[in-house]
Amino acid sequence: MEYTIGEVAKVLNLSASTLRYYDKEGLMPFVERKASGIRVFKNDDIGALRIIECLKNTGMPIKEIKRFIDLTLVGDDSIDERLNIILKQRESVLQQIEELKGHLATLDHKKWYYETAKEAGTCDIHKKKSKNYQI
Amino acid sequence: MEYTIGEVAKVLNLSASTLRYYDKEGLMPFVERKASGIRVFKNDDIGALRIIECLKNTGMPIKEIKRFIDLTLVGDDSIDERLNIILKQRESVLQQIEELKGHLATLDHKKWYYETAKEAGTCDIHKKKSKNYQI
DNA sequence: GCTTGACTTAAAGTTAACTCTAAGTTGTAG
DNA sequence: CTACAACTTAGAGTTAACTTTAAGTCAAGC
Repeated sequence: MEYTIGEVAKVLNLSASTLRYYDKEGLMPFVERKASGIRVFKNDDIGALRIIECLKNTGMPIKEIKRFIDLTLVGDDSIDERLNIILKQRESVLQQIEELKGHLATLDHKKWYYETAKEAGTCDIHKKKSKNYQI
Repeated sequence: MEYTIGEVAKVLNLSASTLRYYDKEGLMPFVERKASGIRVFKNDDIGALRIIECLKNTGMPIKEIKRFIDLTLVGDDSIDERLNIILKQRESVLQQIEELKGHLATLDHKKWYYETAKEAGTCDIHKKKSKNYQI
Protein backbone atom coordinates (compact mmCIF):
# COMPACT_ATOMS: atom_id res chain seq x y z
CA MET A 1 0.00 0.00 0.00
CA GLU A 2 1.01 3.58 -0.74
CA TYR A 3 -0.08 6.65 1.17
CA THR A 4 0.06 10.44 0.80
CA ILE A 5 1.42 12.70 3.53
CA GLY A 6 -2.13 13.63 4.52
CA GLU A 7 -3.16 10.02 5.01
CA VAL A 8 -0.07 9.25 7.06
CA ALA A 9 -0.67 12.37 9.13
CA LYS A 10 -4.20 11.17 9.94
CA VAL A 11 -3.06 7.65 10.83
CA LEU A 12 -0.24 8.85 13.12
CA ASN A 13 -2.27 11.74 14.53
CA LEU A 14 0.30 14.31 13.40
CA SER A 15 -0.07 17.26 11.04
CA ALA A 16 1.26 17.12 7.49
CA SER A 17 3.49 20.11 8.30
CA THR A 18 4.99 18.18 11.19
CA LEU A 19 5.85 15.30 8.86
CA ARG A 20 7.40 17.73 6.37
CA TYR A 21 9.37 19.26 9.25
CA TYR A 22 10.61 15.79 10.26
CA ASP A 23 11.61 15.17 6.67
CA LYS A 24 13.50 18.46 6.54
CA GLU A 25 15.31 17.48 9.76
CA GLY A 26 16.44 14.25 8.12
CA LEU A 27 14.16 11.81 9.96
CA MET A 28 12.64 10.36 6.80
CA PRO A 29 15.43 9.78 4.24
CA PHE A 30 13.67 6.52 3.23
CA VAL A 31 10.47 8.13 1.93
CA GLU A 32 10.36 8.07 -1.87
CA ARG A 33 8.87 10.64 -4.23
CA LYS A 34 6.85 10.64 -7.39
CA ALA A 35 8.45 12.31 -10.42
CA SER A 36 6.36 15.35 -9.52
CA GLY A 37 7.98 15.55 -6.09
CA ILE A 38 5.05 14.25 -4.06
CA ARG A 39 6.02 11.97 -1.16
CA VAL A 40 4.95 8.32 -1.39
CA PHE A 41 4.77 6.52 1.97
CA LYS A 42 4.92 2.70 2.16
CA ASN A 43 3.79 0.51 5.07
CA ASP A 44 7.40 0.13 6.23
CA ASP A 45 7.76 3.92 6.26
CA ILE A 46 4.77 4.17 8.61
CA GLY A 47 6.39 1.50 10.77
CA ALA A 48 9.59 3.53 10.92
CA LEU A 49 7.58 6.63 11.79
CA ARG A 50 5.96 4.74 14.68
CA ILE A 51 9.45 4.06 16.06
CA ILE A 52 10.30 7.73 15.58
CA GLU A 53 7.14 8.65 17.49
CA CYS A 54 8.07 6.23 20.25
CA LEU A 55 11.52 7.79 20.60
CA LYS A 56 10.12 11.32 20.43
CA ASN A 57 7.38 10.62 22.98
CA THR A 58 9.87 9.15 25.40
CA GLY A 59 11.86 12.37 25.32
CA MET A 60 14.52 11.84 22.66
CA PRO A 61 15.33 15.12 20.87
CA ILE A 62 14.89 15.16 17.10
CA LYS A 63 18.64 15.53 16.48
CA GLU A 64 19.29 12.29 18.34
CA ILE A 65 16.51 10.53 16.47
CA LYS A 66 18.20 11.70 13.27
CA ARG A 67 21.43 10.14 14.50
CA PHE A 68 19.57 6.84 15.01
CA ILE A 69 18.03 7.03 11.53
CA ASP A 70 21.43 7.81 10.04
CA LEU A 71 22.77 4.64 11.68
CA THR A 72 20.05 2.52 10.10
CA LEU A 73 21.24 3.79 6.71
CA VAL A 74 24.77 2.56 7.41
CA GLY A 75 23.52 -1.03 7.54
CA ASP A 76 24.59 -4.00 9.64
CA ASP A 77 27.81 -2.35 10.82
CA SER A 78 25.77 -0.08 13.09
CA ILE A 79 23.64 -2.78 14.78
CA ASP A 80 25.62 -2.57 18.00
CA GLU A 81 25.34 1.19 18.25
CA ARG A 82 21.63 1.09 17.47
CA LEU A 83 21.10 -1.56 20.12
CA ASN A 84 22.91 0.64 22.64
CA ILE A 85 20.66 3.59 21.81
CA ILE A 86 17.57 1.42 22.29
CA LEU A 87 18.89 0.03 25.58
CA LYS A 88 19.65 3.52 26.85
CA GLN A 89 16.23 4.81 25.88
CA ARG A 90 14.62 1.78 27.51
CA GLU A 91 16.43 2.58 30.77
CA SER A 92 15.33 6.18 30.45
CA VAL A 93 11.69 5.09 30.12
CA LEU A 94 11.94 2.85 33.19
CA GLN A 95 13.32 5.83 35.10
CA GLN A 96 10.59 8.12 33.81
CA ILE A 97 7.97 5.64 35.01
CA GLU A 98 9.56 5.54 38.46
CA GLU A 99 9.65 9.33 38.61
CA LEU A 100 6.00 9.53 37.61
CA LYS A 101 5.13 7.02 40.32
CA GLY A 102 6.84 9.30 42.81
CA HIS A 103 4.85 12.29 41.55
CA LEU A 104 1.70 10.17 41.74
CA ALA A 105 2.38 9.58 45.43
CA THR A 106 2.73 13.35 45.94
CA LEU A 107 -0.55 13.95 44.13
CA ASP A 108 -2.26 11.18 46.11
CA HIS A 109 -1.19 12.93 49.27
CA LYS A 110 -2.54 16.27 48.04
CA LYS A 111 -5.73 14.50 46.99
CA TRP A 112 -6.17 13.26 50.54
CA TYR A 113 -5.24 16.72 51.88
CA TYR A 114 -7.94 18.48 49.86
CA GLU A 115 -10.57 15.76 50.32
CA THR A 116 -10.28 16.00 54.09
CA ALA A 117 -10.09 19.79 53.94
CA LYS A 118 -13.21 19.82 51.76
CA GLU A 119 -15.05 17.66 54.27
CA ALA A 120 -14.00 19.94 57.11
CA GLY A 121 -14.71 23.06 55.09
CA THR A 122 -11.25 24.44 55.80
CA CYS A 123 -7.56 23.72 55.25
CA ASP A 124 -7.00 24.64 58.90
CA ILE A 125 -7.51 21.03 60.01
CA HIS A 126 -4.08 20.32 58.57
CA LYS A 127 -2.36 23.05 60.53
CA LYS A 128 0.34 21.72 62.84
CA LYS A 129 -0.49 22.23 66.47
CA SER A 130 2.41 22.46 68.90
CA LYS A 131 1.95 20.79 72.26
CA ASN A 132 -1.10 18.72 71.38
CA TYR A 133 -0.85 16.01 74.00
CA GLN A 134 -3.24 13.17 74.42
CA ILE A 135 -3.26 11.16 77.65
CA MET B 1 14.75 27.93 59.15
CA GLU B 2 15.36 30.61 56.50
CA TYR B 3 17.13 30.14 53.18
CA THR B 4 18.53 32.27 50.38
CA ILE B 5 17.59 31.71 46.75
CA GLY B 6 20.94 30.01 46.13
CA GLU B 7 20.40 27.52 48.95
CA VAL B 8 16.88 26.70 47.74
CA ALA B 9 18.18 26.31 44.19
CA LYS B 10 20.73 23.77 45.41
CA VAL B 11 18.16 21.82 47.46
CA LEU B 12 15.62 21.65 44.62
CA ASN B 13 18.26 21.14 41.93
CA LEU B 14 17.17 24.23 40.02
CA SER B 15 19.11 27.36 39.10
CA ALA B 16 18.59 30.62 41.00
CA SER B 17 17.56 32.25 37.71
CA THR B 18 14.86 29.64 37.28
CA LEU B 19 13.49 30.43 40.72
CA ARG B 20 13.52 34.18 39.90
CA TYR B 21 11.74 33.37 36.64
CA TYR B 22 9.09 31.40 38.56
CA ASP B 23 8.71 34.34 40.91
CA LYS B 24 8.29 36.74 38.00
CA GLU B 25 5.62 34.42 36.55
CA GLY B 26 3.69 34.60 39.82
CA LEU B 27 4.44 31.13 41.17
CA MET B 28 5.92 32.35 44.42
CA PRO B 29 3.73 35.17 45.80
CA PHE B 30 4.26 33.75 49.30
CA VAL B 31 8.02 34.30 49.45
CA GLU B 32 8.91 37.23 51.70
CA ARG B 33 11.72 39.73 51.34
CA LYS B 34 14.21 41.46 53.57
CA ALA B 35 14.05 45.26 53.67
CA SER B 36 16.91 45.20 51.15
CA GLY B 37 14.82 43.21 48.68
CA ILE B 38 16.50 39.84 49.14
CA ARG B 39 14.15 36.84 49.08
CA VAL B 40 13.76 34.89 52.32
CA PHE B 41 12.54 31.29 51.86
CA LYS B 42 10.90 29.41 54.76
CA ASN B 43 10.48 25.62 55.03
CA ASP B 44 6.85 25.92 53.95
CA ASP B 45 7.96 27.82 50.84
CA ILE B 46 10.26 24.94 49.92
CA GLY B 47 7.32 22.59 50.45
CA ALA B 48 5.19 24.66 48.10
CA LEU B 49 8.01 24.67 45.55
CA ARG B 50 8.14 20.88 45.74
CA ILE B 51 4.45 20.79 44.77
CA ILE B 52 5.18 23.24 41.95
CA GLU B 53 7.99 20.95 40.78
CA CYS B 54 5.64 17.96 40.92
CA LEU B 55 3.06 19.76 38.78
CA LYS B 56 5.72 21.03 36.36
CA ASN B 57 7.38 17.62 36.01
CA THR B 58 4.07 15.97 35.29
CA GLY B 59 3.51 18.33 32.37
CA MET B 60 1.48 21.21 33.77
CA PRO B 61 2.39 24.50 32.04
CA ILE B 62 3.58 27.33 34.24
CA LYS B 63 0.49 29.43 33.56
CA GLU B 64 -1.75 26.68 34.92
CA ILE B 65 0.48 26.25 37.94
CA LYS B 66 0.09 29.99 38.53
CA ARG B 67 -3.68 29.51 38.40
CA PHE B 68 -3.38 26.84 41.09
CA ILE B 69 -1.19 29.08 43.26
CA ASP B 70 -3.64 31.95 42.81
CA LEU B 71 -6.40 29.66 44.09
CA THR B 72 -4.43 28.87 47.25
CA LEU B 73 -4.31 32.61 47.94
CA VAL B 74 -8.10 32.82 47.81
CA GLY B 75 -8.36 30.55 50.82
CA ASP B 76 -10.90 27.89 51.78
CA ASP B 77 -13.43 28.96 49.12
CA SER B 78 -11.20 27.45 46.44
CA ILE B 79 -10.65 24.03 48.05
CA ASP B 80 -13.04 22.34 45.62
CA GLU B 81 -11.40 23.80 42.54
CA ARG B 82 -7.94 22.97 43.83
CA LEU B 83 -9.04 19.39 44.52
CA ASN B 84 -10.34 19.14 40.97
CA ILE B 85 -7.01 20.34 39.56
CA ILE B 86 -5.16 17.73 41.63
CA LEU B 87 -7.58 14.97 40.58
CA LYS B 88 -7.19 15.90 36.93
CA GLN B 89 -3.40 15.97 37.16
CA ARG B 90 -3.48 12.63 38.96
CA GLU B 91 -5.46 11.11 36.08
CA SER B 92 -3.04 12.66 33.61
CA VAL B 93 -0.12 11.01 35.42
CA LEU B 94 -1.84 7.61 35.38
CA GLN B 95 -2.33 8.04 31.64
CA GLN B 96 1.29 9.11 31.12
CA ILE B 97 2.44 5.97 32.94
CA GLU B 98 0.26 3.80 30.71
CA GLU B 99 1.61 5.50 27.59
CA LEU B 100 5.19 5.01 28.77
CA LYS B 101 4.45 1.33 29.39
CA GLY B 102 3.27 1.09 25.79
CA HIS B 103 6.46 2.75 24.55
CA LEU B 104 8.45 0.39 26.78
CA ALA B 105 6.85 -2.56 24.99
CA THR B 106 7.88 -1.04 21.64
CA LEU B 107 11.44 -0.58 22.89
CA ASP B 108 11.51 -4.12 24.31
CA HIS B 109 10.59 -5.40 20.88
CA LYS B 110 13.33 -3.34 19.22
CA LYS B 111 15.75 -4.57 21.90
CA TRP B 112 14.94 -8.16 20.92
CA TYR B 113 15.15 -7.20 17.24
CA TYR B 114 18.67 -5.80 17.56
CA GLU B 115 19.90 -8.45 20.00
CA THR B 116 18.97 -11.23 17.60
CA ALA B 117 20.29 -9.23 14.63
CA LYS B 118 23.55 -8.70 16.50
CA GLU B 119 23.89 -12.41 17.18
CA ALA B 120 23.22 -13.20 13.52
CA GLY B 121 25.48 -10.37 12.37
CA THR B 122 22.75 -8.96 10.13
CA CYS B 123 19.25 -7.48 10.26
CA ASP B 124 18.37 -9.72 7.31
CA ILE B 125 17.21 -12.50 9.63
CA HIS B 126 14.14 -10.37 10.31
CA LYS B 127 13.26 -9.98 6.65
CA LYS B 128 9.83 -11.37 5.81
CA LYS B 129 10.00 -14.33 3.46
CA SER B 130 6.99 -14.92 1.23
CA LYS B 131 5.94 -18.54 0.67
CA ASN B 132 7.97 -20.09 3.47
CA TYR B 133 6.07 -23.31 3.94
CA GLN B 134 6.97 -25.98 6.40
CA ILE B 135 5.47 -29.49 5.99
C1' DG C 1 -10.57 23.63 -20.12
C1' DC C 2 -11.35 24.93 -15.45
C1' DT C 3 -12.07 24.54 -10.67
C1' DT C 4 -10.78 22.47 -6.42
C1' DG C 5 -8.35 20.29 -2.92
C1' DA C 6 -4.04 18.29 -1.75
C1' DC C 7 0.37 18.44 -2.56
C1' DT C 8 5.22 21.23 -2.94
C1' DT C 9 9.00 24.70 -1.15
C1' DA C 10 11.53 28.34 1.48
C1' DA C 11 11.28 31.13 4.95
C1' DA C 12 9.24 33.65 8.62
C1' DG C 13 6.60 33.43 12.99
C1' DT C 14 5.21 31.32 17.47
C1' DT C 15 5.52 29.48 22.13
C1' DA C 16 7.31 27.76 26.39
C1' DA C 17 10.68 27.68 29.51
C1' DC C 18 14.35 29.04 30.57
C1' DT C 19 19.17 31.50 30.44
C1' DC C 20 22.11 35.20 30.11
C1' DT C 21 23.69 40.07 30.41
C1' DA C 22 24.49 44.45 32.38
C1' DA C 23 24.38 47.34 35.95
C1' DG C 24 23.75 47.82 40.52
C1' DT C 25 23.29 46.60 45.90
C1' DT C 26 24.26 43.91 50.11
C1' DG C 27 26.67 41.71 53.73
C1' DT C 28 30.55 39.26 55.66
C1' DA C 29 35.80 38.44 56.22
C1' DG C 30 40.18 40.28 56.57
C1' DC D 1 37.76 50.27 54.56
C1' DT D 2 37.89 47.24 50.94
C1' DA D 3 37.36 43.09 48.49
C1' DC D 4 34.31 39.64 47.02
C1' DA D 5 30.66 36.50 46.58
C1' DA D 6 25.79 36.48 46.40
C1' DC D 7 21.99 38.89 45.91
C1' DT D 8 18.78 42.36 42.95
C1' DT D 9 16.34 44.06 38.39
C1' DA D 10 14.91 44.71 33.52
C1' DG D 11 15.29 43.11 29.47
C1' DA D 12 17.47 40.63 25.71
C1' DG D 13 18.80 36.10 23.82
C1' DT D 14 18.36 30.99 23.23
C1' DT D 15 16.42 26.54 21.95
C1' DA D 16 13.28 23.03 20.49
C1' DA D 17 9.55 21.83 18.06
C1' DC D 18 6.55 23.05 15.60
C1' DT D 19 3.19 26.23 12.73
C1' DT D 20 2.01 29.47 9.41
C1' DT D 21 2.51 32.03 5.13
C1' DA D 22 3.13 32.84 0.34
C1' DA D 23 3.59 31.30 -3.95
C1' DG D 24 3.31 27.71 -6.79
C1' DT D 25 2.29 22.63 -8.94
C1' DC D 26 -0.55 18.49 -9.72
C1' DA D 27 -4.50 15.33 -10.59
C1' DA D 28 -9.40 14.34 -10.58
C1' DG D 29 -14.15 15.57 -11.51
C1' DC D 30 -17.54 18.49 -14.00
